[in-house]
Amino acid sequence: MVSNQTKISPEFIQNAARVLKTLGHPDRIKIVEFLEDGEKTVGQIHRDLNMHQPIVSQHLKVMHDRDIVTFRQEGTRYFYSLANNFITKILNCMSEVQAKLDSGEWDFEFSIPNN
Amino acid sequence: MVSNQTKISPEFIQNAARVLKTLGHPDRIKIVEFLEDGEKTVGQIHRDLNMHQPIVSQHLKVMHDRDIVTFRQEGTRYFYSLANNFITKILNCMSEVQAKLDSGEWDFEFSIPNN
DNA sequence: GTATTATATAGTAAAATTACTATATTTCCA
DNA sequence: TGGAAATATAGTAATTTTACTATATAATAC
Repeated sequence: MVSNQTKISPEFIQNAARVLKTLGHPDRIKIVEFLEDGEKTVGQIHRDLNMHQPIVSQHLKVMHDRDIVTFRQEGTRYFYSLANNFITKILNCMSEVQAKLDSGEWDFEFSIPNN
Repeated sequence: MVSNQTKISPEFIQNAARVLKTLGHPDRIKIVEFLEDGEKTVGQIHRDLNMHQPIVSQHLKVMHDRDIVTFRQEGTRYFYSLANNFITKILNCMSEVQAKLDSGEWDFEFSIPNN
């Protein structure tokens, strides 16, 4: 499946690493998942996901730097949304994996490391 | 596409975050990509990818802790391989994204942040 | 047995991330 | 005009990650 595909370029590896690392935080995954539903204000994220407001702003800033989210400003409110298909693609992967785990099609089990 | 799928569980978010964060390092992406070709010894990785041997061992240890790779020992050599379908799935996503970027189907461009 | 090969592990300094508190800025409304 | 609401930003201590050097361990070859 994978072996006969295009060689991944060094630039892509760098960018992919940045995006994957950025996505590698529970809060940010939650935020991104929430944004799949459509654009949201900082306050909506802050209240609905029960996170401190500065934390939300901080995460959004990081994700904006990495081109994961964009925003439009309207008065005092900032409406954030997902920036590109890459992110949706990754999330689709995650959802598919989740579905297969749920259905028992895969018996793979993450372990909690003890160190 | 995504909106009507199963809600991602909190446990999955935690695990996904761990795996994504671990994969979010250029060297580890290279190693994982190399392992797609089949099991490899530490020395092969170290020489073929031109990384310091302790660095390779360190990355492999981290990825083993996260169930991204497994290994079998034969004499003094350790043969590492990818541990599960989750990783291949993520890599497939990355490859697909790469292909679409290469073909121009997507005009998305990562930016290099200046901070 | 001794050197060599292959790999893991220990130790560590520098850098990055995280979570948090406090505060500044902007806009809106009474 | 003055205050409240929404959000960004600054500052910071604790933790984690990273990259590196040195060394330990175990198997093998001579």
